[in-house]
Amino acid sequence: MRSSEGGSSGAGGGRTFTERARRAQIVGCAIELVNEVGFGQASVARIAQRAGVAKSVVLYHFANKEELVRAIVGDIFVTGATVMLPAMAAEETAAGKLAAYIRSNLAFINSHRPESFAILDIMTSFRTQEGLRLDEAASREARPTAEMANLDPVGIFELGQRTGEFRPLPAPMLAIALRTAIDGAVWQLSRDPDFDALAYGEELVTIFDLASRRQEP
Amino acid sequence: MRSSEGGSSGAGGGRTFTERARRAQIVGCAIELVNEVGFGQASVARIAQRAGVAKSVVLYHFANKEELVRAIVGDIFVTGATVMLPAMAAEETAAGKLAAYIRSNLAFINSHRPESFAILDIMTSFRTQEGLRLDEAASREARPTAEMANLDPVGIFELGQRTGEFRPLPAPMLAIALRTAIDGAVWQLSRDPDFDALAYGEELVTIFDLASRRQEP
DNA sequence: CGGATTCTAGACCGATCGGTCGAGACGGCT
DNA sequence: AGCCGTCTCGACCGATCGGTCTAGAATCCG
Repeated sequence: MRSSEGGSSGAGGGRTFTERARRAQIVGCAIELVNEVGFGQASVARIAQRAGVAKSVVLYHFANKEELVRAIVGDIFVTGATVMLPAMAAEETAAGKLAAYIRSNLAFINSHRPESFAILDIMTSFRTQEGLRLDEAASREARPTAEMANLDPVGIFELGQRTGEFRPLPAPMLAIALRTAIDGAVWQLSRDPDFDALAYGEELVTIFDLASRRQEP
Repeated sequence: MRSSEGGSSGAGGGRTFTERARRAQIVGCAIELVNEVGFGQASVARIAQRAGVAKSVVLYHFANKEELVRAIVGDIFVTGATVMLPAMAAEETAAGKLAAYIRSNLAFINSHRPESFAILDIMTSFRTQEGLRLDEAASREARPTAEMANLDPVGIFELGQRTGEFRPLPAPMLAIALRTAIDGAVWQLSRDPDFDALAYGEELVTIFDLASRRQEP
């Protein structure tokens, strides 16, 4: 049985030092491997092989592959939120937050390509035991993950509505269009590594500024 | 060996009557099955079972699973192009073609959900023998498929540039943003069947009109 | 030091996958 | 009738998957 607190270092989510180190190592190796050979080829055996441990070690630290996948996704989301949330908080206006959201997200994608490709591959390839994609499963779970809710741009559009900065618009639909347009950068990068993601981000800033700002009379 | 021309009915792509009927039946069953249980569960065996034939029959008419998948995708794309291309051709202006492109695509998605979900599932789950998604593989093939090129919205933005209807803009990036934003409707529908895809289409028309039209001075 | 716990290795399991093969049913043609 | 190409069936193959189990090494802690 895994105890709720090891002994070596106190803080750290109720896990042994070895446990945390191994989990981080395995998650890191899994991200690299998914990025290199695709999720479909990233079996538990190969992940273990890359980490230099036996397959059973992976399944000792993660109950099953789904838990490992969720750990990978959570890890990357937290990293992204660490960059994006402060950038948004530094802006006062809704338009400013919107631009910061887009720019910081594209900057993260551009500078964290292995993680971005891994997320894309997992979101596309992985299915839960019920046969759902992770985004489908998340939308069916009662309590949405904190970082996912914080990274939903719908709040920005609602804010712009309340302040009168933006034209009357259906915030949820704008949020979907923006989210998928940003994700499109990852798709495009996977097809063309020379794609200029930052320039694309600037163009998205222009597009959604023009599309949301209240017209000057 | 499959002869290059059967004997029964002349026209029809150099295939026997039985051959064409079986292929159409198998493709249809595969679309239904992928829509219902996901591509990951749609093995050749289950596709054959649904069609009421032996697995080897499927692999007799299609060299391997990849060829079957390409037949499915091609079939759906042709159906979509049949709706969208005339709608676009009926418009004179670039703005008109852009709106027609968006509306006809969303209308197709809304009225052909099994096909849309099947495409989404295949684009996300399927990998070629080289480990590439179909869109990656297509972007690496020298000669792009005819229907895919015709359905690329980049030409619309280039047209609007030439006629001066649109502001100066990077057409390829607008095309990526539009394409992924439209595809976002399928993702959203897979999460929420009650999502109003047609209203989303109208909002996309507004967004991309505002984002592309030259400002009146 | 010594017992309990945590961690790891490697063999093993049943299931399923895409794909092959040989035998035979079917149907048009002469 | 009898031939021959088209088509179908079901058994079979090797590989790989996620996951389990047992036995032993490493580590912690009193």
